[in-house]
Amino acid sequence: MEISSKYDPSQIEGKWYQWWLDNKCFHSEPDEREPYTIVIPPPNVTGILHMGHVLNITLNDVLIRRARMDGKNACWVPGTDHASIATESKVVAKLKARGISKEDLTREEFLKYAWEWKEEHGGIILNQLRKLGASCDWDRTRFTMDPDLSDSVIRTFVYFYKKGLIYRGVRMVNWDPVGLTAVSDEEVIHRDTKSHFYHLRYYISDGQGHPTDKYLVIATTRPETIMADAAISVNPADERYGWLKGKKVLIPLINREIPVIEDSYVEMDFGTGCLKVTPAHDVNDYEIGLRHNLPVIDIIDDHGRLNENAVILVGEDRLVARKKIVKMLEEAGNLEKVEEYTSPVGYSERTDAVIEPKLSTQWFLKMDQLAGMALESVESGKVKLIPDKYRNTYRHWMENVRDWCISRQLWWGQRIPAWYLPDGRYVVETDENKALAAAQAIMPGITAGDLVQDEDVLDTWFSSWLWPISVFDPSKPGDSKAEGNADLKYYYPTNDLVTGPDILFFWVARMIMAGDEFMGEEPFRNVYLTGIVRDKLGRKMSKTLGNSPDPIDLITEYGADSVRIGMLLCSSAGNDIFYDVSQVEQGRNFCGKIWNSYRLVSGFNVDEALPQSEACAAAVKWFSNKLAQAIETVEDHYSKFRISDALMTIYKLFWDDYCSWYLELVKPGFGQAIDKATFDATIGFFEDLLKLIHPVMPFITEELWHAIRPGRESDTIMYAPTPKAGACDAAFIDAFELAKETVAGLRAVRNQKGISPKEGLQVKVKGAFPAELLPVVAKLSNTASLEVCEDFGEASGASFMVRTVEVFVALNVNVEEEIAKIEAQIEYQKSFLEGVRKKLSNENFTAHAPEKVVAMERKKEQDSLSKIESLQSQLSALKNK
RNA sequence: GGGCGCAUAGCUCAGCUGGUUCAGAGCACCUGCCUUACAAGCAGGGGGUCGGCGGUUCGAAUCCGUCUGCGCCCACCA
Repeated sequence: MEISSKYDPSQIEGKWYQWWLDNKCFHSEPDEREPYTIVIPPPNVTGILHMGHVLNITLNDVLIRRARMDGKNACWVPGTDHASIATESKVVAKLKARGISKEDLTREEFLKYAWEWKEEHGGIILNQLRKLGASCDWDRTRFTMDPDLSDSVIRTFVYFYKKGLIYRGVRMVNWDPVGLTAVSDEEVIHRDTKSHFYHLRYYISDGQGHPTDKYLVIATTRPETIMADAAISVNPADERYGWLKGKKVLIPLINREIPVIEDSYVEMDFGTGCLKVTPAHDVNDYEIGLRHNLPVIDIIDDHGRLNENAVILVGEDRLVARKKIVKMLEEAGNLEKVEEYTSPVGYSERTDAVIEPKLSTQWFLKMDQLAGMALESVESGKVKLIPDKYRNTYRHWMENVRDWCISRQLWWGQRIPAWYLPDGRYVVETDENKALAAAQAIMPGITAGDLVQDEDVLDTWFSSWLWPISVFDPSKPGDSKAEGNADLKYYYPTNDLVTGPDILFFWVARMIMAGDEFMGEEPFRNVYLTGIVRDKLGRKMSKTLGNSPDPIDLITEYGADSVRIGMLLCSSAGNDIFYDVSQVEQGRNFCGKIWNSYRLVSGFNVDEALPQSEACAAAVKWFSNKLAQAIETVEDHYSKFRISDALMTIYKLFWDDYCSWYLELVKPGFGQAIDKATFDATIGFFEDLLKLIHPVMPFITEELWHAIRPGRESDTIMYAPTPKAGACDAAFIDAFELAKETVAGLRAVRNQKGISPKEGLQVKVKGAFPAELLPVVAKLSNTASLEVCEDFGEASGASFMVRTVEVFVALNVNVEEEIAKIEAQIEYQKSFLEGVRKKLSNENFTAHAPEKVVAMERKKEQDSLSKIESLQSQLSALKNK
């Protein structure tokens, strides 16, 4: 049957994925084998595949497939994350498009829509992972809001509450006035934003609430918050403002009297040295307010509009109010001047709204104790970060961690299990019945109807930090008495985690905390941190820029194998990946190369009676050594998570060594047959190569593994044992390099002298050339006669030097030309020798350099001397003619 | 502003404890080939004072200092 020279993945990839599914190839159950476990970094349930996933998932898949072929019980648990903010905002947007506002819905109605959306879109990304070839154990697919996983989250909350680590506190949070939720510091993006620096006059009060003619000037970027001012602060060391001590000033426009206080926080040389203190709307001001017992006047509502406390401009959006108040201040004569000013402003990562610092009551989890444990886990090396440059960053974060604000003003997520009594006290229990019982204990006679559950839900990470535990046994987290089921005991801790450095703290560190707390053991041994996928210009892939290709389109065009190896060949750990289509093209080319080498091998005619030629025997010997050597290198790279290096080693082994050298050597001439021994070896090598390639290119390798040897219908390369490195004869490999160089030299002679490749050469070799490899050189260079001799004799021809070997090609050559060439070579050798001798005559060198290095120099000297000698005798032979 | 890291070929990166695996790989580029597996290919080839400047050393891409440029994290001077 004719096999097309073009490889067509569309005929192959889907077929094999289905076959693997049908034959339960991905499924794992505890048994006596050693487990190798990975939990997927759960993608957002409503997300769609992007290039970052491709990188991450492929790396995960390479690791799990390798482990599986190594005979481990490999288990890769897939799943999705409910991603409270991201999903909720998508649902809100979708409802809005249908003319429905979230505010018009009850919590239950909204959640019904949200679940519908989840059911509709939740499977998309998982299906996309299958197209990529992800060998997840789909029977174990989990979702962070599965009922039992949600239970474990609630139980965990109660656990930490009862342990005294969860508390309710008033805190300045980052308020997203569009998303109507508090967002964590990490979800705020600071961008330099052009604004203005308004210099405002605050008149000194006469004590009766009337302005005097004296005033001070403050500089602010937020004039709309003056109505919330609680004081003016100056630095106590600032001599300019000594006279202000004990004075009161009047807030412009509303004439409210506020004190002048002194606080060293104020920088004397910034602005005017006077700071308006607005505790309700600025984090630092809040801290100052605490120190000086200042009132907190909150003038901005949840939507970012001024409220009644503002007295003026009530109901205006804060940004609109800013413009209006500037005009009012100007008219009132309080605006001294306006400067252009660029300052960092916080924006919501999710909604891009300007973040409003806002005081609110939130739930917090104390971090110091947990962070201490998690720091120790990494410092001690129990968890290894790859690359380990992230250890510094990790330490810095853990040592400066702040308490974790775990409440979110959303509906999509696990609702906080706190119930309020009518008097404001509250109880924290896992369910309403227990809450009622607890409430009755402190307020007898209370009924279920009197209790009101907290409206907020928990931060998404508060569920995903349990992931490596809860996917196996959701009953474990938060229950110190729970034994843990068989799965948990077998699979926990997992082995490796592959994820992006951007969630090192959000997720990785917190998983370590949860693991330490609930299991007494870290959830994984190695954390491989990938880079961020960027475009060719170094920009982050983003929807708005439109610079992110759809991975599914790429897979359709090039095939998953090409996309996988294309991404991985150039991705070293921790380095960002600059994605370009050419990488995937390289992957496609590699597929083509593999495919065509199969076409060649499958077309061999075997002649059982044919004896193995010397050249073939040498080729087989060489490649088996080369293979052993490469396998060892590959294992070393993998063990250090140098995935791209491992793949490049395999790539070159296949392309350069197997195809360009080995197959060229053993392939029979047109119409001729191959001997049995060489053929068997060739197929065997091919299989080993397929197995090495399989973890990164699962589809084409599965196809060819079946094609190359019939009778494997019920089997899969997925479980074929990884080839192990055998003994490797490095000296032979080195000798073969000599043969390669000789072949290259002979080709060069042909080019130079214009000799057709079909015309046989007469070649003599002088020096330590292994006789075993003469047939190799002869075959590859079409040499009619090749012998090792002591002396080149009288014949004229071209010669060249290959390391320790001199090669002489019998030709009719221009003697003059040849003489000139040899003389030039002698000149070069002489100057080289001079350099070496200069080095050797340096006593400092011979005294300080290691013996090995000195010996090397001496050898250079000797080699050079003998080369010169040989060249000179050649020269005189030529001259005698 | 504080901390961490990076700078090697046009691009992406290797280069471990200073010295023969030290100037490398892949891609891109140039030249010649539609040679019987493969033009998505084959055979050749060019290309880097290892960011600048100092220092240590017999010897520095490698160690130290410094400058310049870049990246990330933390904090956000109103």
